[in-house]
Amino acid sequence: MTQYSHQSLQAIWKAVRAIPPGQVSSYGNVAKRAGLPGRARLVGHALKVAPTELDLPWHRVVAAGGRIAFPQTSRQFAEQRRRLRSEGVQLTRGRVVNEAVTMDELLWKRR
DNA sequence: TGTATGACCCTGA
DNA sequence: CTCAGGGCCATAC
Repeated sequence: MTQYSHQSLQAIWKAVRAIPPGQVSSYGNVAKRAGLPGRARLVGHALKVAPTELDLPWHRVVAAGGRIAFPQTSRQFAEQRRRLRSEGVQLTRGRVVNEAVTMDELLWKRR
């Protein structure tokens, strides 16, 4: 573990913490806001290894186009969907409904 | 020291 | 909608 990668994880966790309740952001977007453009995969990794004590709002991070990144059959899929709905985020077929989300420019850029 | 695998993304066909 | 292909790179084996 290098000092550098450690700093990257910190930056990512900070960016995730900055997502307001009721809003979602994508892996790629979080990477950008953490100053790590193009490193969406690292965001997934960062969430996976995040200490539980941080209590991050990981459920607000979704894949491109608003899709939940977990398999629909997984426990985590159900948990993420439950958490998002409890914050008022509408979902259909494992996908966030755009109107329910406060605009997040890059995530919804594709008309 | 290589290869494989991911809580990913994007473009093009 | 699906599929392929290229980018990304920390970890696991």
